[in-house]
Amino acid sequence: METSFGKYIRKLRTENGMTLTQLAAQLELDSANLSKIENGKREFDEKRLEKLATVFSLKLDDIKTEFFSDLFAKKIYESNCSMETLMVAEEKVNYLKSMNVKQGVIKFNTNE
Amino acid sequence: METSFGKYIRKLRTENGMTLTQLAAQLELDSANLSKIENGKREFDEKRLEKLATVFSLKLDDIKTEFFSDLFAKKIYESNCSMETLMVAEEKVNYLKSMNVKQGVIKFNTNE
DNA sequence: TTATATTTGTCGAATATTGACAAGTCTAAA
DNA sequence: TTTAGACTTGTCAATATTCGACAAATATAA
Repeated sequence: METSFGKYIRKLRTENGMTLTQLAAQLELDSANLSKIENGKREFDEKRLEKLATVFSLKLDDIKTEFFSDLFAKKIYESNCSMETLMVAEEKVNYLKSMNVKQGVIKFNTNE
Repeated sequence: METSFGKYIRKLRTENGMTLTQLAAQLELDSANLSKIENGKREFDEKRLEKLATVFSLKLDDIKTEFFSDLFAKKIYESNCSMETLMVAEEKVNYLKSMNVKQGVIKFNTNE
């Protein structure tokens, strides 16, 4: 586990012997900004997750896990949330998923 | 568990026999916007969590749990994240907390 | 030194969020 | 059915935030 998404990218980049400029080009961003991202001074843009996966031949799901877990962890840490928050979030996701299924059925049975 | 933060607020409000206008005034926002919040068409602003806790005499921690779990659940659901994300987030929070302790000790031992 | 890599600061443009207001619907009491 | 109050919806400008870009500085290694 990497301690931040920036460090995760940096690790990937250096392990593959790439410079900031090289990776930045593939991700279509400025090397100066990529530097900031790696050093935690900017956020990595969610819309580039796919490109990142492609460049390093990784599963998009794994990258997303890394990305969003980082996001959540920082939020919880900054705002001093209780750890219970994560448990409740899990319940809510399950609820949302079950709702979607139900809605899907309803939609299927109605003509809209 | 409420299914969304908007519904959570609406429940609190109606259980306490308040109108949108009354609650909106206490939260210092427009009743039209509070309506949108309750109906999931706008986000509740994090900076009003304290006011919300005060109005309904609730523990800020509980409100935060409700608020952030909702945020996370929606993100996970929308972006089709794996549930593992929450587990990893938990690890990362623990890591961040342990880092803070270590840094605190270092700071204490140096004179800065 | 010189070239390359990285970092940092700053800017305006693009985007997103928010507050505010107007106008609409809905419901219940008169 | 009219009226009043509660709620909803649409819109817009102000504000805040994010992002891309560039310049300049520092760091590193040949």
